[in-house]
Parts: sequence; C-alpha cells; structure tokens
Amino acid sequence: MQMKTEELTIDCGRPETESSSHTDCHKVIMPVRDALDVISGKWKLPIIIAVSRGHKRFRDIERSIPKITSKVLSKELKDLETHKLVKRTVYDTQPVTVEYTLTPYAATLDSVIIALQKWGIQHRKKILGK
Amino acid sequence: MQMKTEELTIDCGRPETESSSHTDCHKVIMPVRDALDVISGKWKLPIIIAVSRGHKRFRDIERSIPKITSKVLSKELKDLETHKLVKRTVYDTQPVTVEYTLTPYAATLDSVIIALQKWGIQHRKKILGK
DNA sequence: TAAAGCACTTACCTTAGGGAAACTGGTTAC
DNA sequence: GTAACCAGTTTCCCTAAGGTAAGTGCTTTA
Repeated sequence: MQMKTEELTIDCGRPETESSSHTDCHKVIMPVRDALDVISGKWKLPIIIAVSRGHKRFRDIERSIPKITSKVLSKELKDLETHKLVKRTVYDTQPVTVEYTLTPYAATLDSVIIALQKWGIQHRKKILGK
Repeated sequence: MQMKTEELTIDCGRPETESSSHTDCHKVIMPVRDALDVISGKWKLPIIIAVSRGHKRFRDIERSIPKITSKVLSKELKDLETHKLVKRTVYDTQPVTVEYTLTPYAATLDSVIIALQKWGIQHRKKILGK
C-alpha cells in the first residue's frame, strides 16, 4: 500500500509471498524496537529537547518541562547519561554547579525529534477539528 | 549547539535569553508528547510495521512480531483502531475472516518509522562495537 | 536569622503495562 | 473423532513507571 522512497524503505512489497516475509519484517521491527528501548517513555525526549534548547541546570530543566518532578528528572538524566546522550559536568564552585549538556551523539536524534514534532502538530490539528 | 535546518527546526538558538525560552521550548515538547501519547509503548509501531508489511490476519501479525502475546496484540489493535491508524474488517465467510489494514492516515507515520529505524540501526552498531 | 535557592535523595504508594496460561466457540483437515 | 487452526478473551500475577511529599546539606539574599 504505502511506499515511501527515502533512503530506507518500509519494505512492504510482496504482501502475499509467505516464505521470507517474516524475516523482512524483522529487519524493520528490530531497529525500531532498539530505538524505542532507548528513547521511549514519557520524559526522555522532552528532556533532550529542553537541554538542546539551552536549559543546562537541573532546576532550569525541571521548570522547562511541564509536570515533571525532580525525582523523575534525576532518574531520567542518569539513564540518558548511561546511554551517552547527556553529559553531566560538575564545576567546583561554591556551591557546586552542575551542568547538563547533550553529547554530539544526541544530535543524531534530531531527525527522530523533528519527525515526531511534525507528526504531533498535524495529529493535534486532525483530532481537534481542522 | 546543534542546529539542523529541515522544515522544522529544534529551536535551540539564544540559549541564555531567559525571558521567552520556556515557551519556545514547549512548542517542541508539546507536539512530541502528543505524538508519544499515540505511538509510544513497546508494541504499537511494531504492529503498524507488520501490518504495513502485508500481515493482515490476527495470527499472521502475531507470528510476525517476536514475543508478542495474543492478549497484548488484541488490546493494541483496539487502541490503534480508536486512533484511526488501523482498520478492522470482518468478512462474512465460514468461519469469519478478520483483516487488519492500515488507514491512509497511518502512512503519515512513515517518516517517524524511518527515522527510528535508521537511528536504531546505527545505535546498535555503535553499542555493539563498530 | 529566616527564607529561599540549588541539586538532589528517600520513602511510600498507585497505576499501567505486560507476561503466562488456559479457555471459548467455531471450522477444517486427517 | 481428534487434532489443529482461527480470532480472540479471561484470569492471575508481577514489575516498572511514575506521582506525592518531605528531607538533606549547602549557600546566598533580604
């Protein structure tokens, strides 16, 4: 049905060829699940967006994301750090200053975020009357 | 820091202008959260991929997605139906044949899926030695 | 010297997501 | 006539995610 030719195609041709279709399917499903394992959940992308937007300090990030709590933010920042998407830097000031920044690797998520943002915008338009 | 100029930009300029930065930030976070509300979770995108790949029947979809159970598939298909992403058609055969197909609206998710697939592929390469 | 800010942590509790397994009510193939 | 397939449903259970609220140790501001 739908066939979009960008660099990677959602290989949906040959719908009725039974033999190798499952394996083909896995080639799309598996990477998507790998990606979802890292970035799914309610907060990870919002945090990445906030940090990319220039919010570096803990309280600053907290204020920039509606409804997030410090407990959740703390935990999610640790997760993002272990996934090498966020870097935590402690400056030896009085009192200590902590800054969160995105790693260069996090920039590779740009296309994902942009795709989701675009889809979210049009989806909201669609469901709340056009 | 990172600035990618596609149609929509992750507006991350002016990092230290305090006044309007939160509102700007929300303009990205909100649509992304709207999108995540619909498609996040472990199974929705895999199901959409499987159906787009030509798997129309319940058992066929079930077999094409590793580790999914019939209970979860049943529930997620209902969710996708209410979000107008999947259409369920019952054919009055003996016994009844049920077919799931994507709506045209689901095709709008292609760019999201492609972005996630690409990211997942390179992420796996990155973490499992290059 | 009290209040408020920073960067968190801890304790407690609720809910949602999801796994395992069995079961239903029908039909077809052997 | 029994095994297997289809399209699910039901029950029971468990864990992870996440909300609420308070506290900690430090410092700056009024």
